Amino acid sequence: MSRINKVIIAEDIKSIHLGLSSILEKFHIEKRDFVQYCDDAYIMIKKAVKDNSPYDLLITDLSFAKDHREVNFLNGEDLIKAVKNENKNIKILVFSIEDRLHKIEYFFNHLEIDAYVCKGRNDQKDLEKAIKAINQGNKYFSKSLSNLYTNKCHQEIDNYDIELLRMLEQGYNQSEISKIFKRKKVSPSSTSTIEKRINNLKNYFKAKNTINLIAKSKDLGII
Amino acid sequence: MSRINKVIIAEDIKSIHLGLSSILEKFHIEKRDFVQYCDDAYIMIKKAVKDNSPYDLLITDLSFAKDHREVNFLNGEDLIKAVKNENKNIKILVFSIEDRLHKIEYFFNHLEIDAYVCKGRNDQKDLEKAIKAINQGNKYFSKSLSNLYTNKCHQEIDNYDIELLRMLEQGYNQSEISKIFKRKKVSPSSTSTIEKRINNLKNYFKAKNTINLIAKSKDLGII
DNA sequence: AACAGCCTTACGGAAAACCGTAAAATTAGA
DNA sequence: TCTAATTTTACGGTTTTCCGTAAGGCTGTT
Repeated sequence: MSRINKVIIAEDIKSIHLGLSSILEKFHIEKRDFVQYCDDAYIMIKKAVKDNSPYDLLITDLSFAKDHREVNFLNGEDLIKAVKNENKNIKILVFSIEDRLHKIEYFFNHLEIDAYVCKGRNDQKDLEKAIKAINQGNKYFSKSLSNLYTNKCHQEIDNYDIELLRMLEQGYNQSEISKIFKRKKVSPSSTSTIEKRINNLKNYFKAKNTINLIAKSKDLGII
Repeated sequence: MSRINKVIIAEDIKSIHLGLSSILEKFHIEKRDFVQYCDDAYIMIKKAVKDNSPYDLLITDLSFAKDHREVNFLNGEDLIKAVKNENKNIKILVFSIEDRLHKIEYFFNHLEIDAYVCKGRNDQKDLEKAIKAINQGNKYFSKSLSNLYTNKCHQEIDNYDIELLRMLEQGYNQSEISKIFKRKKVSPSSTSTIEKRINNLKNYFKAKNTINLIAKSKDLGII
C-alpha cells in the first residue's frame, strides 16, 4: 500500500483549515489543497486524474453551508458518490460533527469510506490515527465517540419507531400512517397499534403529547 | 476603551483551536487560554478575577458535545449567563455554527454579547473584524451570514407567534395556553384566538397539522 | 356620529386524538 | 405440541382539535 502524499480537503469552515494543515504537515504531506465547496473538490479531483497526478486522499466534511453560490453537490455524501466514479483509488476520510452511530455506519457500508473522524475534543489525535491507518491500508473509525454516551438510550428505539416519528413529523395522521404502512408492507400497520406505539414513545420520552414528542425527538437528533 | 490582551477560548473542537490562535496572534494577544469544557472556562474566569488579572474577552462556542465528564454548564449560553455574574467587564464573542437570525438576535438581546461570528467560509476574516470592533468598544455582528438567504421570510412572524409555538412545542394544549396567557397578561388569550393564530401559522408554513408546524418551525430555527 | 376594516371572542358540529378494555394472532418456552 | 406470554388488532367513549359562522370590540376616516 503506497503512502499518502497528495491530499485535497473539502471543508467550508475556514477556521478548521489550519488545524488540518498542521496534522498533514506532521506526516510530511506537502501537496495539500483546500477548497470550501464540494463542487471545487470534484473539479480538482477530476482534473488531477486527467493530468495523471491523482489525489491519494480526500478529507471531507459532510454538511456545507448554503450561500449565494449555485452548486451541484450540496453535501459531502453527494461529493463522495461522484468522486468514487472519477477516481476509484482515492481514499476517503470523512471529518464531521456527526456523531450518531447509525449515520456513521451508513457511510462505511454504503459509501465505502476509509475513515471517519468526528470533530471534537480529540479530533486532532484521531486524525493522526486515521491517516496512519490509511497509510497502512487499513480503515479507521474513532472509538472515542461521544455518541457512545448519548446513544445508549436510543438503542431501545428501533427503525420502526423512527419511521413512525418521521411520519408524524411530516404531518400524517394515524389513519394515513396506517394506510401508508399497509401499502409499504410495514408491520404492524393497524391504526390501533400505531396509536399504541406512539403512546409508548410518549411515555418513553416523557412527552406531554404528540407535538411535544416530535419536538423532543428532534432535539435529541433522533429524527 | 482598553485593548484586549487576555483571552480565554471555550471551544470543544480541537481542530479549531489553531485557527483561532492564529487570529489572536495577529493582534499580538499573547495571553490566550484554550479550554474544551464550559466548566473549565468558568473556573478560570472566576479565578482570574480573584487573582486580579481578569480576562478581557471570552470567545465561546454555543454547543459542546457531551462525553463521560459530568458538567455544570451544558452549553455556551449557560456559561455566558454565569460569567456575566463573575466578571461584568468581560467582553463576549460567540463563535458558532448557528446562522439563524432569530437565535443570534436572542443572544444580543438577552445575553448582551459583544460579537457574533458564524463558523464558515469567511469566519477568519469575520473574527478579525470582530476583535477590531471590540478593541474599539463596538459590537460586531457578521453581515455575511447565509441566513440572509433563508430568513427573509421570518419577518412576518412576531414575538407572540414565537411564544405560541414554544408553548405548543412544550406540549401545552390550547386551553392550557389560554390560561397561561391570561395569567401572564399576554393578549390575546382566548382559546378561540389561539386556535385561529395557530391556524394562521399552519397556513403560513404550509403545515399539514400542528405537529408538522412545530417540526417546520424547529427546522427553520424559529424555535 | 357613522361606518368600514380588522382583531378578538364565542359557539357548535365534525374529525382526530386519547384512553381503557378485550379479542385475535403471533411468538417463546417447556 | 401445548401453553403461556407478548404483540397486534378492534372497538367504544371521552377529550381535544379542527373548521365554519357570527357576534362583539377597537381604531381610523369622513
